Amino acid sequence: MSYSYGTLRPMTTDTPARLLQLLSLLQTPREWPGGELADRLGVSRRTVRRDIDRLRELGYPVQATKGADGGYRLVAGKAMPPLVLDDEEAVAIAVGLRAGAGHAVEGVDEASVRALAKLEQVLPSRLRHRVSTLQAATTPLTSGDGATVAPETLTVMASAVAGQERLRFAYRSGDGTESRRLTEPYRLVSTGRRWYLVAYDLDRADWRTFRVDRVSDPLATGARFSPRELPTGSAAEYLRQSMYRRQETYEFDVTFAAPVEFVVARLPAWLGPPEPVDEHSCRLRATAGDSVEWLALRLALVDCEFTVHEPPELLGYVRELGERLTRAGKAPDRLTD
Amino acid sequence: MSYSYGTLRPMTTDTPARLLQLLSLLQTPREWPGGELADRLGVSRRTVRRDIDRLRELGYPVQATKGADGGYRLVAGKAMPPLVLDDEEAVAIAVGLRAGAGHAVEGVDEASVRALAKLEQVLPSRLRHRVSTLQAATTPLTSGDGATVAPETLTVMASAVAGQERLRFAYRSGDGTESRRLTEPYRLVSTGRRWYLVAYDLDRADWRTFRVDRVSDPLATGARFSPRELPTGSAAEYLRQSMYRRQETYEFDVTFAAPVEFVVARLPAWLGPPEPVDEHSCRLRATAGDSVEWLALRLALVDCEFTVHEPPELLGYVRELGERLTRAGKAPDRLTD
DNA sequence: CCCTATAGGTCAGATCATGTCCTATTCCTA
DNA sequence: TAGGAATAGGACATGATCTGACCTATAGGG
Repeated sequence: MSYSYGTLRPMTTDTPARLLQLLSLLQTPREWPGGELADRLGVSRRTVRRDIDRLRELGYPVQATKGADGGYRLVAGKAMPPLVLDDEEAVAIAVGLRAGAGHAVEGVDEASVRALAKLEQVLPSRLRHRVSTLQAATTPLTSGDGATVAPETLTVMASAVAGQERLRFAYRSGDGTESRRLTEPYRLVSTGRRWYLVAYDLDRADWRTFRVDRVSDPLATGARFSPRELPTGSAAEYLRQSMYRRQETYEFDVTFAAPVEFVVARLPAWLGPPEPVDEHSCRLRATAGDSVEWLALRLALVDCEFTVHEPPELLGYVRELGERLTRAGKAPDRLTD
Repeated sequence: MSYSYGTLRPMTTDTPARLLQLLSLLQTPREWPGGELADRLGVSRRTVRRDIDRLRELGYPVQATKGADGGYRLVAGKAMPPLVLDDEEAVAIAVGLRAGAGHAVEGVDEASVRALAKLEQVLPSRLRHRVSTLQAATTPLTSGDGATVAPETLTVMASAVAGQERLRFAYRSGDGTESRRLTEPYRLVSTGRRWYLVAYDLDRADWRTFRVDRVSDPLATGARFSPRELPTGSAAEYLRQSMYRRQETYEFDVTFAAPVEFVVARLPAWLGPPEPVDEHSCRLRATAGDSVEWLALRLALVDCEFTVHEPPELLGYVRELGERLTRAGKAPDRLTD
């Protein structure tokens, strides 16, 4: 286990540097006796106590166990202290966040992309390799409708939104036409499993929404702008209206042969809760913007009997999947072994 | 957007505090002109330059854009700088890591748990609420075989391993008998989707492996120990042997009607690659420790025709799932609407 | 009861950090 | 092509700060 900023420079007479180093040491989940800290930091025991005091004044709650076998330890406080991660931990977080970027939880997703952007901004390049390699090894849950979002695209966009920099990218619209866009990015929004960028399109001189999976080669130009006011309240609201106008959603209607609680625990929360029909079944009517393939798998994952009422496409795909599995489950013609 | 340590204490004459604050400001993915930094930090422009110099000496690569519209910005260096996260980002990372704890990527998983433990050690309590609430809203991919691992259990264990503290917990063994264990935890290992603790059992005076999903009420006692030497090389190796002895795995054998590349991209990498049969099909023989239900879903997600050869249980479950989906896809008897 | 931890006070001397000057350099824009 | 605005950095005097070496008080474990 290597704590980069803890062990790299053992001889530093610089106070602020020592404080950072101390913070990094204390973040290891264990007890640190004052003597050991003094050794590691190359200062006297008294100074360590003073440093700990300073950390406390700064708001980091350092807990001390008195008596023999005592020591210091960083505990939960009222604000987040700076996280000191070693290489592997940083990679793990990056991979985790990138994997989650596809099918995120409502309310966390854009914060998660922001965190990812922050992390990747400072991620050493040798770790970048490992992240992309490992990410390639991850199998996303997506049912292969091809509309996967590159995490790089998301982070570039998030940086541009945060930094108020103009964003240029290539866009492939719904009917397949390609175009290049120069925009003032306003906000990233995710609905269910899909990401959208709400931005002011400078060429068209109007607000637009872009599906992130149709964006390629995003580039923050570096030019700053002062944000315009979005005509319709929030970005999420604007997106909702825009999607509604374009009919990019469909309604579905399914009955499950299981109690509401059972179903609710096995479906993404953003679909909303089903309404109970009776004690042993419930019915879900909702709107989805995702492909029917994905929805069908989601339904299969619920792991109970169900019936599809709407839409016909979903019905068709469920039937097809059922037949495929039935074929797969037939006693196999023995292959050559 | 609130940067806790950036805005909480505007008047501080303390240099180390100011450096941390500066680090936090620079972590926003944007350009910061020196004047603005000077204002925010309440010091002169010259001092800001000096601080930036100090950060650079500490190893944080601060990039400066010269000329009009220039500014400072933190870029990737050779080591990870401490991450300064705001509340939402911290929550997002925690939720992401907890969600990923179930079905992690090989090679990242235990680092991911370590990172989670580090983060939760210092996560303010008000954020803890949000994390658990949001996590409840997440639907794990697990096919409901009940063997889900509580992230809290994992983090407590990871802390105990890192801090070399004795660990006490209740264990429900395979045949259902309950027992209390006092152990010296050695390493956490994950295989595929399941977590194991390799530890020295003090009562039995021997090494044991424990399935984490069968552990409850884990408690780090606080008592330290000096790690013993594991008789068999690495923890992963020990676990493999232990599982082999107990026959906790099964072999499966499936043929896909799709090229190797197609299948490989849609299956977890730790299953290993299938071997090509011909240009349009390939066959996968591997060992799984997971439930057949989970494996069946994984196969369905591959989204191509396939045939199950072994084992019979898998064959049965695939057939059952297929029939259920076929029933679900039948033209529904119209319910009362 | 003793040992070993943290906790904190005081003091002198060395060190460090700050703001205000100054000039050099680079880049964008007009 | 000239000008403006930004970073970069040297010099210096003043004042604050930091450190180590003393010291005592207090709490827990064996």
